[in-house]
Amino acid sequence: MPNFTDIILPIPLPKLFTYSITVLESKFLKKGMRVAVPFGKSKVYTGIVFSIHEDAPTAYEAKEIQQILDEQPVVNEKQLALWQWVASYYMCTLGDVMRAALPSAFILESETVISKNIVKAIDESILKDDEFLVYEALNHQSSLKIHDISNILDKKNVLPVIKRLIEKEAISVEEEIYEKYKPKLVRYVKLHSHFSTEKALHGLLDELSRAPKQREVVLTLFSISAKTKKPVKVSDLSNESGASSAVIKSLIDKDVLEEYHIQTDRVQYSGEETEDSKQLNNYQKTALVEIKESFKKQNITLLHGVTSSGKTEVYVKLIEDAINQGKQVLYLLPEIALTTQLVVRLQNYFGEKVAVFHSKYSSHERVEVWSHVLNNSERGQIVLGARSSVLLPFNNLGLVIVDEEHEQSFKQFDPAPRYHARDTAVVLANMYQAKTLLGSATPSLESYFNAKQNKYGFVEITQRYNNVLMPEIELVDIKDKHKRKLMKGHFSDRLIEEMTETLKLGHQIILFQNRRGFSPIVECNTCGHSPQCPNCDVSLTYHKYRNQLRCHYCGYATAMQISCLACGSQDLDSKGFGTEQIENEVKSLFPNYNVARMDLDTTRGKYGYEKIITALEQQEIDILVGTQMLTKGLDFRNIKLVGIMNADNMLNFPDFRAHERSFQLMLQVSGRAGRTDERGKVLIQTYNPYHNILQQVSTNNYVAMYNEQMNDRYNYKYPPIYKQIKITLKHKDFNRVETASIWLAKSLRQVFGDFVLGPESPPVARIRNQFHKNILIKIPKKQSLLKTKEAIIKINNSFQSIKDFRSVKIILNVDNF
DNA sequence: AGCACGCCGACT
DNA sequence: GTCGGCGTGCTC
Repeated sequence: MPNFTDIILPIPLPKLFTYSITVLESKFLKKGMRVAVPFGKSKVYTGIVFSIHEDAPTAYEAKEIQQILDEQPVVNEKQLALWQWVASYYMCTLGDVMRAALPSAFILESETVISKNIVKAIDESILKDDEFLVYEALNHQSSLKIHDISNILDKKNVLPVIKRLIEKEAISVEEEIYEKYKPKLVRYVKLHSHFSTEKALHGLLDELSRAPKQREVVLTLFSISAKTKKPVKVSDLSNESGASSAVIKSLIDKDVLEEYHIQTDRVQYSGEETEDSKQLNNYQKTALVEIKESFKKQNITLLHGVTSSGKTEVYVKLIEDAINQGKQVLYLLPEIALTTQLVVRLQNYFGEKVAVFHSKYSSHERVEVWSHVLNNSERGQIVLGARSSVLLPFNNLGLVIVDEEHEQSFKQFDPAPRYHARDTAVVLANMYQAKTLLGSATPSLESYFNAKQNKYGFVEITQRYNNVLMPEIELVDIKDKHKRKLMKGHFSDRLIEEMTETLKLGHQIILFQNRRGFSPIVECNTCGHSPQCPNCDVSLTYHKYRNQLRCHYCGYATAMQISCLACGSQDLDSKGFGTEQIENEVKSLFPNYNVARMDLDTTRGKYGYEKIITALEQQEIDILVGTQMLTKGLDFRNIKLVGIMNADNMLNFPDFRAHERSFQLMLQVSGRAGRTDERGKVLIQTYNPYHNILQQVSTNNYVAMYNEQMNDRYNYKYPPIYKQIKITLKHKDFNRVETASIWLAKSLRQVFGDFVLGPESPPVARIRNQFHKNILIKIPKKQSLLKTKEAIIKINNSFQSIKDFRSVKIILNVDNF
């Protein structure tokens, strides 16, 4: 009986591929192992075994697999089930999920390697110029990659040249796969075994008396190994003895020393478990008891705890419990908060058991965390990670904590799978019968809604830690201040007063402006022209520190114009303001204080963020200006004043969640003020102080906000009352997206009627030279989500069968918020 | 997504 | 006349 295996390949095709395997292979192969398979004419891909069976495909002849890459599965069955859920719920392919889940070092791809044909010498005169260049290069290098050849010839498309060379039998090509993950090896040395007897040793030392350096090294080796009783690293030996690596090498060459390698982890935690977890205060204790009680009845519980109520301490207790039961814990938190103090804090409690996982990690570091989790090893007990850590191969999960549950960075937007980590985590936890705790000071409406519907348990902490008072929030009417000429730049007299006072007392200040750059728009005062991005339909933002105009959508940058491109006038003006401009104004208003800025531009690089945080902690910064990055994880004693420069631009954002998000954002920034005994102060500058959201922020009234917003959601058929799926169409030709989107919307309307909105052009209609159109489908609670998706897929299939539309990219985004 | 095949414009 | 552009179709 012939054997076959269905393979998941990391490509966006909605099907599995069937390969044939030998009987022997079928005995060895297990679901979740990686195999290398030939694909298409010449490619070799890494795939994951999805199933093993004996049903021969009828329509084609299955190819044979090339190689089995693992001895044990790298993905377990539950993981595969989760992949299937993600693919079906978020309407993407298993390949997309595989790409997102596996560390890239696990996904090997073949590369074409070109080498000279040694069998046959060829007449160089039959070669053309470019062919000769390649042939000549192979005289110096034994093999070349496609990439090398395009460098040599200085052009992109080199395949025809290679093809001709193959025809002339000058070269041969091979597909080479290589393992991307190389364990990190550390060099160790020990004394060669034939000096193990005392006599031989004396002989050696005598012999080395004429080589004092080498003798010194050997003696140092003795002293280190006597001291530490551990294997001796080459680097340690060289440091201690002061000998160069050449000296050590000559000893190795002489067979006096023996060198060997041990595989180590790149991700090392050097500290120790130094602290016991903290004693909880009464509020925390009550919350903990309530959470445990709620877990008896429900698998998911929402914890609503005001800012700095000490939610983390409660989490720590729950983690302790889970660990003591020998279970794994997943602690999810938003991307930006990861680098801060939390990691250190957890490591102080749990030491090596904490593994950290996020996007700034290299692929190799990810492999290490992956295998710790897969093998349920000591170091994979607690995973502290961002979005993608829900896709790690847990095998004994007992508890999931989603901190800052309302954060939108849990939802992946750009490449598929467009999954929400919070919701995926709930599904994951369910598979393991594990408990999930969602925590936030400002829960998302959908989670609060679920709690109200008794779908989730609900626990509250209403007091801040140490009974610190919630900050006092004052609204400043800048329309009025402008009228009365009390504004200095973007600063009201009130804000300046409070800042002066705060600085005088030696406290720190945070200023929040949710827009980076200097000013969003540069405008000519003569003709009204403002520079646009050549690839997108947006005005360029002026970034002063580099004197550049930049596009925040595609990254395009150009030097700042001195004169208007349209009319040549030198009278240019800037409209609107960003973090950079605020920073500048602060510097001139308070020249004797240190001002820093925290936004995407200043936190680039692996440690950019940490640098600013540390400086703030060390109180080297008096005033920190920043975007919404400021809202997360900063926990500093000495910040007494928070200024929100302009509340209106977030409130007026064209999105149904703008109000909810503004509320969350403002309360989160406010929470940074006054975290010790003294009460903090928050000033919110706005043109419209009577806006309901601002009133709700200033009274810290979540419930009022919830009730009012839910009312709107109900009336306008928005989540969480209705589900929604957004369809985006993209194409470089405007007319084509236009007709395609109209066709698609019409077909959808035939099934879903008025629940289809659009097609509409988004506020930025063109990004990277692609025109966008959006169609929104609203799905009532009672309508089957599965059937809805099936209908969408069917319509999409007929759409794809229209030749003119096939080049239009379609993006399906489920729960696009 | 790649990659090959095939059909048209702009160069030696 | 060829080179190289990209639209079209297929991948077990």
